[in-house]
Amino acid sequence: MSERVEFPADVVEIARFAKALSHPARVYILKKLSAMNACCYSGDLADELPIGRSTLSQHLKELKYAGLIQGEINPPYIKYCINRENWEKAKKMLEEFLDENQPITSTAHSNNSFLNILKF
Amino acid sequence: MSERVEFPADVVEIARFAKALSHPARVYILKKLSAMNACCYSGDLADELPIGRSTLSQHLKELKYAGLIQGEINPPYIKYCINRENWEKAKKMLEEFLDENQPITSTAHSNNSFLNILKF
DNA sequence: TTTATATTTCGCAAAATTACGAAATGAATT
DNA sequence: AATTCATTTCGTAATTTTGCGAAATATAAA
Repeated sequence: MSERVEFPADVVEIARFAKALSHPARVYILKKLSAMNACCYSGDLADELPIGRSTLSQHLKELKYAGLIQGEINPPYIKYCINRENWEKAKKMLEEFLDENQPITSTAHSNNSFLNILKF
Repeated sequence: MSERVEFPADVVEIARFAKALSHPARVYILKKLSAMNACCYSGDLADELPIGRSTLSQHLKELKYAGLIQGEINPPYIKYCINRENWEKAKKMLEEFLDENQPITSTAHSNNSFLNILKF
């Protein structure tokens, strides 16, 4: 409750990407599309997921809005693929966030102090 | 809507960790605690964040529930620190998820095919 | 033109999240 | 015993998320 009225921009963006990953359906979709570098149809996903088609459609819309996937219309199908550019950006931001720490083994403060030097 | 009634366990867990990171206040807190490997008090955070103390307390509670931080009582203060073990786990799961893909440059399918071999 | 198919949007309800101020807690100080 | 202090919990309200089925859309096939 200081003079700051906003969260830092990078923090907000990390939270935004994390939010896109905060539901199992969306993780599943991204996993499928990114991990196997495949594209697929809404119906393919509907057959594998324990949610209705309209609900799935909403999750796809959210991922599209977050910029993480894109739909290529191929009537009457819509082929969904990863949006590589934004996915790489999300990956970079999240990994940077996750990695910016100094793991110190609780048992020993062995000679890994060079790690700290490297990090700072 | 198939015979599957649940999402895969790893997918659920990734979503759960991502959810813990889905609010700027929580990202800020984790950033502070993990990045600089510091512990701090609720009051310290309250002074830097644009939210009330009771709201902050709720976010701390959530992070504690997610297992990502732990509070060490030191009356009348409570010193919050990263829960290293679970933080490393979250990190591992999220990074594994983020990395399990095959980035293929759109311009050229250059001789990075060895990457695919390494990945699969 | 009618029918079938894949998908989305609409309308709605239930549940979860976010937020705040007031009150409670629990230990230290007076 | 009363006061102070950092923090949390409670009560409550506003907003967002998640979910579904029905209806709409848009194309292909009959």
